[in-house]
Amino acid sequence: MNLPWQAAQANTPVDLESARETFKTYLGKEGLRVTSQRLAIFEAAFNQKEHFTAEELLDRAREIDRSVSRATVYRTLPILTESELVREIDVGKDYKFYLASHGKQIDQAQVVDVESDKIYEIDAPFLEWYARSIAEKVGLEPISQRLQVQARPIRKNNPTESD
Amino acid sequence: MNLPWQAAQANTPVDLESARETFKTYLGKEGLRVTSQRLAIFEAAFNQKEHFTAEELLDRAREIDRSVSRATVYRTLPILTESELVREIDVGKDYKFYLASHGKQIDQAQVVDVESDKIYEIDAPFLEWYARSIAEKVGLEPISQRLQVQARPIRKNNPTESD
DNA sequence: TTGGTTGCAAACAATTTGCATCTAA
DNA sequence: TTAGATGCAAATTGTTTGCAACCAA
Repeated sequence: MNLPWQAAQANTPVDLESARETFKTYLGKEGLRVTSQRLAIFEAAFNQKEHFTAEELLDRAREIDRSVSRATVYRTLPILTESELVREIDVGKDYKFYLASHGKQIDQAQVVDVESDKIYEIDAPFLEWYARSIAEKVGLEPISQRLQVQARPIRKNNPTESD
Repeated sequence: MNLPWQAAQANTPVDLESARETFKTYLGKEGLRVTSQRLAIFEAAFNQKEHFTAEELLDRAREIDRSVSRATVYRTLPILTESELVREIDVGKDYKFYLASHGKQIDQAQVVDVESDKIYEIDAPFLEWYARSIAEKVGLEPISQRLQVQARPIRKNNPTESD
C-alpha cells in the first residue's frame, strides 16, 4: 500500500537509497573510491531541498560524518556536478550555490529576489531554443545557457525606487 | 550629406570629448571630485572597444596617468557603472568584465566562445519581456536580467565531444 | 582650509593545493 | 599492498579596506 505518497514527482530517483546507489555506481565507473566522507557529503546534498553553499554543505555533511573536512567538500562538489546529481548555480555572488538535481532541467531560469535573497528555479519555455537562435548569430552552438533575473516583489504603488 | 559628423550611431556620446564632459557632470552631480586619476581611468575605459578586466583597465589607465593605483581603479569602477558609462558583466569566471556602454542596451545576451574565451554581445529580442514573464510567475518584477550562453564553433562533423 | 581621494600594503573570503597520513580495493 | 583520498594549514586570487599623505574645491 505504501504507494504514491512521495513518489508524486515523475522525474528521477527521489529516495535516498536509490540515489545513493546511483552515486556509488558513478564513482565506480569513474574509478573513484567510495568513502564515508563522499557518502556523507552526497547525502547531505541530496537531503537539501533548497539551494545551498559549500559551507552549508560542510555543516550538514559533518552532522552525518564528523570527519568531513572543508577540503573534501570542495573536492567532492565537482564529482557531484559531473555526475549530474547536483547542479552548480552561479548567480553572480562571490560564492557558488548548489542544488540537488532531482531530475534534469534545461529550460529553467533563476529568479533572485533581491529583498530576501531567495533563489527561485523557474520554468523558462524554449530557453534552450532561444539561446541557440542567439548563438547562431555568431556561428556558435550552445553548450549551456543560463537566464537570471534579479527581481523584487511587485509594488502596486511605487514600482520604482523607494526603500 | 555632412550631417552630424561622427554621429553615425543613433545612441549616445561617441567621442571622447563629450563623453568626458558627461562623466565630469556626473561626478559633480554626485558631489564627487574630478581627479586626474578618475579621468585617466574613464578615458582608458572609454577607448576600449572590447570587454576588459579591472587589471587591464589599470594597465591602460597607467599609460595615461602613471600615478593610477589598483585601489583607485577598483574604487572608480562602481562610479563608472553607476553612471551607466560602463557596464559590468559577470560571465561566471572568478573576475568581472567591464564594457564601455556606448549607448544603453537591455535586450542583449552574452555569448561566450569557450574555445577562444571571446565574449560577444548579441541582440536578444524580447529578452526583457521574456524575463518579466518568468519573474511574474513568482510575483516578482525584474530589476535586471542576463542571458548567457556558453558556446563553441559549430562543427559540421562531430557536434559533440571530441578533443 | 578641509573633507574627499589616493597609494600602499595589509586584510578578506571563497576556493585550491602541498603534503604527510590514512584506507578502500 | 598501494594508489587514491583525507585533514590540516598554508597558499591563491580578485577585490576591499585602514590609514597617513594629498589635493580639489
